Amino acid sequence: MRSDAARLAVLTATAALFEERGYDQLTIEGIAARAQVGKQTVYRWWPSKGAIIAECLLEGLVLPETFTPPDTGDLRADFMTWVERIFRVLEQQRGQDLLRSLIAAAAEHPDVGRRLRDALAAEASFVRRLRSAADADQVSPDVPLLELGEALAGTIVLRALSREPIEPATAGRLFDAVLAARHPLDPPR
Amino acid sequence: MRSDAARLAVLTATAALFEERGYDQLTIEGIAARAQVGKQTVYRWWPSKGAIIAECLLEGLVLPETFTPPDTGDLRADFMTWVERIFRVLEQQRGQDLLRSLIAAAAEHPDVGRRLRDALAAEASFVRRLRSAADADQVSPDVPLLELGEALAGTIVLRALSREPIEPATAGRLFDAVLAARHPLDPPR
Amino acid sequence: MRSDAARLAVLTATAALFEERGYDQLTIEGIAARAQVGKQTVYRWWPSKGAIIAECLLEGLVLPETFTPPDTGDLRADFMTWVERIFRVLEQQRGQDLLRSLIAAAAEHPDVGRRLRDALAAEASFVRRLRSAADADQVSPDVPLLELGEALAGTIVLRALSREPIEPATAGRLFDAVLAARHPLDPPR
Amino acid sequence: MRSDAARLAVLTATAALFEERGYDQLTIEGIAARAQVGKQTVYRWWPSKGAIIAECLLEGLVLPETFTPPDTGDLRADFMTWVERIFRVLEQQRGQDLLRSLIAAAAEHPDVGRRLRDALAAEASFVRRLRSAADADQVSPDVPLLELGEALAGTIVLRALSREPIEPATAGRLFDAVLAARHPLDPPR
DNA sequence: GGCTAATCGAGACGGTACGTCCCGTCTTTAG
DNA sequence: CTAAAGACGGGACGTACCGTCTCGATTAGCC
Repeated sequence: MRSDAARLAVLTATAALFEERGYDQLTIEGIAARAQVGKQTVYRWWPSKGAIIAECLLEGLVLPETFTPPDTGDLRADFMTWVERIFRVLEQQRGQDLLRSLIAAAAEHPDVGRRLRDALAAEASFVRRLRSAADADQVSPDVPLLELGEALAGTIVLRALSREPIEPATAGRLFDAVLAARHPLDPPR
Repeated sequence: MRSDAARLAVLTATAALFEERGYDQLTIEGIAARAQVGKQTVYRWWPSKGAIIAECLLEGLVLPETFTPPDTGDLRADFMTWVERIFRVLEQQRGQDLLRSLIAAAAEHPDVGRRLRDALAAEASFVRRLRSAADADQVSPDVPLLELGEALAGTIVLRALSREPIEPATAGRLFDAVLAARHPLDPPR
Repeated sequence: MRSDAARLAVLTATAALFEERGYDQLTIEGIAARAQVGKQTVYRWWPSKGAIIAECLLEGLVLPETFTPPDTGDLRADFMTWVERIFRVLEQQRGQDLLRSLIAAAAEHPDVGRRLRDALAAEASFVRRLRSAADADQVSPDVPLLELGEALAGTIVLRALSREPIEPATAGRLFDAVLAARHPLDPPR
Repeated sequence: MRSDAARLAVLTATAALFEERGYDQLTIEGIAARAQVGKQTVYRWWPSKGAIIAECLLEGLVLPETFTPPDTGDLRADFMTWVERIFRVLEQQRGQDLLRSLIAAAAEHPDVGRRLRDALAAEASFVRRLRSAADADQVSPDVPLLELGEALAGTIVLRALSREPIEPATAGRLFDAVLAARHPLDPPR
């Protein structure tokens, strides 16, 4: 029977080391040492360090909660706020490194990839906000919400990979290009 | 064997191994052995395996040329052709692995990241086609071409990371959402 | 499964594994698995694998009975027969390995050492034959039987350790050197 | 090209650890650490810890030199001196442990076995003394010197394994049984 | 055209981490 | 309520590469 103490120790140790040193400095040996756990205990339950990170993501031990957008009723403003929040994280070296580390983990571990997409481009993210806008008839119903969300998240990922900073203006331009025509900008009335 | 021969041997060996085994199975020791080159010779010229891959990308030894879109005059058709070509590569395990390997390389090596963005989302890609469309007044001039290109490329990257296949319909929906309103749909005839 | 059954299961499993793989491939984990017994059950009754082997020896589960010499009345012939029997075992890889395994076990476990000496150089072995010869006045009474037995057994052990085969001629020479002068049996002349 | 510094560091570290902790506490990892050498360097040149010990023996880094007997002309006295010297070593726990460690090493590594036999029962030992006696016609020429040497050494080995102390009297009795009749020198009558 | 310095291949070096096997102890569960 | 099953923290195994460091053996280009 599995020991919950060991499981938690491994996950928190992993989250800590991941934040401190990044994905490719992460070491199963290091995790076991930090968690005061035998290496075999790690290998018994996880096939790879990617799998551990995936579980950390699932438990919310890695990604900050800031990534969920507000909902003030003004879709564009909410979008800008959301983008700005993300930027505030990505402006710091630490934030970029964390995202890139996640991307690296995702590249070699399917589960991490799925969770990353969930976190950035699915229900947990701006897509939810978009959907609520659609429900409130602020956005034309034929807008492919999920695809748009992915496009926005994809932009962020690509920028993180190329180390190209995104300016707020860029974000605004993108939003307008993508949505301006599709939602009655200033609520009609 | 003189320097330039060695350089080429290293690059082709790297490209071959990269395609065969992927980025994280790539080792400098393996590259040197395959290239029949001393390890020191590799270290003399490249600081890391990421740098070698970046140079391979630059020399076109890694990414297929298929990624450049056609230009038939019909923007939407060209887009669909481009997407379809990319999909045909990504449908195969090998293609997905290659892209993910590139992403992993990009995550830990800035140069690779830049080149990847160049290849997918800049002049070498659909963005060029978009620009030519803009030049021909097929697209309204205030459309932020680069951002759109990144959004499209970002979608592809995110899908590769999450192992979520993209269906052509998805691509069409996205294109329409992003551009339909912005270019006089089917050219006025 | 109740205690005595477990005890026997452990001992027979140990003897089998010992014969199959030798002393240093022997593991408590392997014994427990083979015996279908919990590891704890093994540790409850024996402090080490050496102790288990010692008990196997005691139960006669390990050493073949061939090691007891015949008694035909002709001391030298009996000796040669005994030596030859031992050789026939030691000629095979398996036999040498078994003896060396026993020696290894003896080196790290006193009990095994004692039993090994008992089996090779004490009452259970040629010493008994020597003693019967002494009783029958075939050997001068001041011959130190035990010491001679040890010398003979020691030779065998040393040969097993050095992987130097013993030829029958060698054995005969040794016997003559050690005993010829001391027992009148050999036709006087 | 092999580094002699590394080789020596490994051998002296091994000899030290062997003497301190015995054969089965000896660890390749420990040797490498003590020698300040990479583990791979050890594995590159030696297949097992037994092989390292064998080489230590060859270099005289392990066995004390005391094991060579004197040559005063009096064979029996020299023998007793030799035996006594060995006993003085074997009386101490350390000495017995060392011998048993050597035996354990010999049991699993042929080279060690050969060297052990060389050291105890061949030219390096009392056999040489015996041979010089034979050369000086102090011992009848048909005495099988090597076999006798092995018998004596074998006794010592067996006693070490069984933890049975050897008293000097035992040694004398053995010597007399084996050689008294065969060398005319002493008993001039 | 001969000398010398740089560069080459080869690969050993001190290390770090890998993933596996057992150790001896501790905990759970099924009979 | 006992014993099998097996998870636990730990230590060592033997392997793969890391990045640095000699090695001789070619060159190459400057005298």
